[in-house]
Amino acid sequence: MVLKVYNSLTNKLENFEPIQARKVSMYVCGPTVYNYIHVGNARSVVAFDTIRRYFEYLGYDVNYVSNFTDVDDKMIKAVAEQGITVSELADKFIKAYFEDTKALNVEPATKNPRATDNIADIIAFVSDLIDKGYAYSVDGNVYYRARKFKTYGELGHEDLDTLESGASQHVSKEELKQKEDPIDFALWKAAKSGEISWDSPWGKGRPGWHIECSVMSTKYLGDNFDIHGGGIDLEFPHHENERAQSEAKTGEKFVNYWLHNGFVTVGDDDEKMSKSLGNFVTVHDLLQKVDPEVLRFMMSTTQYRRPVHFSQAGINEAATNLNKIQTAYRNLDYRLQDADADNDPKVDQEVRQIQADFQDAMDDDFNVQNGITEVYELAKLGNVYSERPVVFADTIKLIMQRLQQLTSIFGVDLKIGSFNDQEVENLIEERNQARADKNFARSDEIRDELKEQGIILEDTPQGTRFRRENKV
RNA sequence: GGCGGUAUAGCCAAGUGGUAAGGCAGAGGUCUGCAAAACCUUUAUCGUCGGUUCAAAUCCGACUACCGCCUCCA
Repeated sequence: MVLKVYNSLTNKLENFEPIQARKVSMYVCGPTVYNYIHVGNARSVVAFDTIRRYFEYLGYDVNYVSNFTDVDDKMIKAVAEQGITVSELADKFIKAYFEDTKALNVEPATKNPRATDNIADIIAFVSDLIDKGYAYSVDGNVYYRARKFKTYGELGHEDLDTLESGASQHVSKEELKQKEDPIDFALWKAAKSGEISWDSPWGKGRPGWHIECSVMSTKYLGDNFDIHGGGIDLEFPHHENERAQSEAKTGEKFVNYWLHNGFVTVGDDDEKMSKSLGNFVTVHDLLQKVDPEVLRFMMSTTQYRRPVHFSQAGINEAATNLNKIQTAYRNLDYRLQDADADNDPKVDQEVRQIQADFQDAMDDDFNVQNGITEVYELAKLGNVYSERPVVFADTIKLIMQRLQQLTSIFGVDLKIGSFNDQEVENLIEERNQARADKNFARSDEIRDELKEQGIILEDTPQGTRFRRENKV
């Protein structure tokens, strides 16, 4: 089966055809770094990391670029309140971003460019748009002539005339006076006194929001690249504007496939989690309590276009399901000690079939829900196999290897012996002696004590083993 | 107002024409000293109304509810 992706530009499922064979270039809009990322931000990061990992699973070499918006109105406001510089604020939260996303097992991007490191390129880009007649400067501001870009509105599926009336309610009077047309948007903003600024042909100022992504994506990925991703809220106007800017400048098609992830929602009526609504939970805070693996699993096992409802029940369910897979993996590993050195061709064939089904599911616009179902199938196959009286090592290893391979796409690293604890080992030994002596009061006491610490004991025909419970 | 999305069992959720995948929770069972884990069995007619069809959750029409974008937002 061919990989199909849903292109937001056409609102259709399309066969994925890379610009260069075996290579994927993708740009994903990153956060504005004035706070810790919240669960909604993380969802986007995780969604595209999962997509990237699937491309890599398929054998693609992925060039993955994701930016940091490190100067804008909110940054400036926060800086004024906190009495620090814009770059200090940015540095702090970029560092936090890397900590949080690393915990969520997000692969590092090939490149994480910052807007403020690309000011010269941004100025050159804006100048070029002015030269081409797509932009004009007014009192130190530069605006893009949206209507001049013939397909403006196509990505957001918006009609320009209805847009105009909608937009006019929200644009400040001052800005409206300067603009030739209310739908025009800022490429460069003149600095107010005391604000961070850079010199430009139009006076001191700073880049508008949309321009940085046009500049950095084409700079690092070329004028035309495969995939551009981000939250669905960015489709219009942010991505619309990026597209207008980039195609006006280069005269080439900017992006081949636009992918947009759905929101994280909260509450009974599924409200969007967002900073402006104030209903957000930062990853930084959440990870004090919940295992990062659980959070990662919860987010990456929902298809990227679907909303993720954020709730304790959802976290619990993710923990249970993750545990199911982890347990199957451990069950298999446990039987390796008494396995015969051989394989079972019939089971091996079943494993391959599950993997093929998995791939079919994922090829359908990264349908992770059907994909994870196949992983559960594989886990069950493993569990059933583990209970056979006679097992073969090569088959066990095959199942384990495939479990690991498939779950890694979701950002889960299956491993054995995640921790060593002599004290626990000693208690297990004591408990086994108590059990042998039929002193079940003592043996149960030990088991309860360990459970208090989040350590679960399991007695199996091959002996007693222990695991740590996932925190939720 | 314009545009877009969603609506399937207690919960999460697959499924785009042939009589509803999977997971969680629940019930029963096997295993266990008891557990845990695992395995087996078991639980829906698909928001409402109408239409097309031999046949619809799946196509068409109307409606309802919720969410989102049009302003900063992943």
